[in-house]
Amino acid sequence: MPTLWLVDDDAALRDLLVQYLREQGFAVVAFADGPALDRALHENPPPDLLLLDVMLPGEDGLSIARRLGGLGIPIIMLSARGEDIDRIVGLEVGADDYLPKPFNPRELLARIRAVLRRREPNTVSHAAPVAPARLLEQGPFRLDLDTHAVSVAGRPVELTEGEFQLLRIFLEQPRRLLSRDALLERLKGYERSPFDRSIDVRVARLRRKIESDPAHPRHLLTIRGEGYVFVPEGRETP
Amino acid sequence: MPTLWLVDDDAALRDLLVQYLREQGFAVVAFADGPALDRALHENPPPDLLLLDVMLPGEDGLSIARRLGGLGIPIIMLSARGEDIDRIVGLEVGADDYLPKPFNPRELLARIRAVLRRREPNTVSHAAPVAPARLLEQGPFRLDLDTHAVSVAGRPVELTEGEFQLLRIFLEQPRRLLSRDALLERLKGYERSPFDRSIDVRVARLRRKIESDPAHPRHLLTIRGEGYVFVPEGRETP
DNA sequence: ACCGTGCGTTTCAGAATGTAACAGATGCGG
DNA sequence: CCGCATCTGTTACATTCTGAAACGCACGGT
Repeated sequence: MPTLWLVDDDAALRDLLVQYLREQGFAVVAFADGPALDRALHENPPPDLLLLDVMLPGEDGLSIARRLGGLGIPIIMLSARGEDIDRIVGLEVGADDYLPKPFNPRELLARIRAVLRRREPNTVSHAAPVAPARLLEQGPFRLDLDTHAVSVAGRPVELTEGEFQLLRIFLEQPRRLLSRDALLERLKGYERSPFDRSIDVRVARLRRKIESDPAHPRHLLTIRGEGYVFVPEGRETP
Repeated sequence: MPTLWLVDDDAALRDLLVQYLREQGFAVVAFADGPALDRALHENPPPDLLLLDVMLPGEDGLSIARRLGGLGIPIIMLSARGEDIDRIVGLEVGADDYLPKPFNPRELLARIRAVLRRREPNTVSHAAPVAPARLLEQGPFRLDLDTHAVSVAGRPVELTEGEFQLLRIFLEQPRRLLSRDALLERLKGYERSPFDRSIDVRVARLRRKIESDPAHPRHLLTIRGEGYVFVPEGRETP
């Protein structure tokens, strides 16, 4: 049963929504303003979804949404002002959806379900008590995506965070040529400057830890003028 | 049998109400002023509901209500001044209802029952929100959310309140990467300043108590540049 | 064989993190 | 009301990680 929290200063609407959403099978808790929400957040696990009114006494909903961005809680903004400008600001702030008042409770319900469904795959929440470790395996390489622990052919290998990220990218796309630009794009999310050699250094450092003979790599290969390829099985020794 | 406490300096009204409410099946205790109430609170479990006169000698009822806000006691304010302004102030102060004097005892009774009913099952106001689980367990970690007692693998561990809060957040979202901002948001409810290291220090202190080898944590892991992850099962070679 | 470019490697400084020391805040007992 | 102990955030310093720069080898083309 997903948990929803509702923040709205209109007591009548609050009661109405709480009742309706409970009938629809959600665990609903309502708050009148930001401070009440903060207290709840301080003492409880975060909800699966937050319904947040824009117009609130004191701190407004947009500010709250911005503040809560890092928590990874899906947010649906509610607002009496249905103008597009609000729409945009609301979504920029990290909200997952936006619903102008007045709205039909059914539409709200539909959007709630949509957002929850969209978030489902990643959400760990307080759902599965025995969540299986997320593992990434290729050949003798095994990465635990939760703990960032790594082993090669059963032997544990100590990688730094940067090396782990790089190896992860290679394991996700084995046998695929990856240009330096592509790698940097995935690592940093922006384009590299012309003389950026940081990838080369990272590759070298990674090789030192996962290749038995770093001078003659069998898995993490250089393609001159192109980039790097990762071969899980290792290149056959001629 | 719900317990009601009444604070009013008018002895005649006090006796009248006490008698009437006892006949209606409540356990009623009356006090003349704030200090008397404080003494009682100091030595007894809080009542199920507090009836609080606004006009009191010494500290007035609004101030008391504000002071008691954190205790989560439902409050009904009583006042001789029936103006709206009082109404609002009274409710902002955290009171659940308001009754202008003079009032019919039956109306008071009705409001008492309404407040108790509203508070009972699933609170919709700004008080204690989610019905909390008594025990939070993940792997070998056990937190008693009532007593704040902690044990790891059956062994009791002494944690300070701050350490407990931090561990609780991690247990609520195991295997989830939590940024420093997210942690601070949950802990303090506001955004952190750029050079705030308090989270790091807390983590270090917590590690010292729950990790067998704090220098090489197996459960509370650092993800450089990202934040921290808690892994109940411990870090193993994948 | 010569030369320019690409790449591996080392070095070094800045950033991120762990941790100890310190100090203000708080609560308690006397 | 006054010490005393505890807790908690701040600060400073040590350690580790990371990218920039420098250097030199290797490759490929002439």
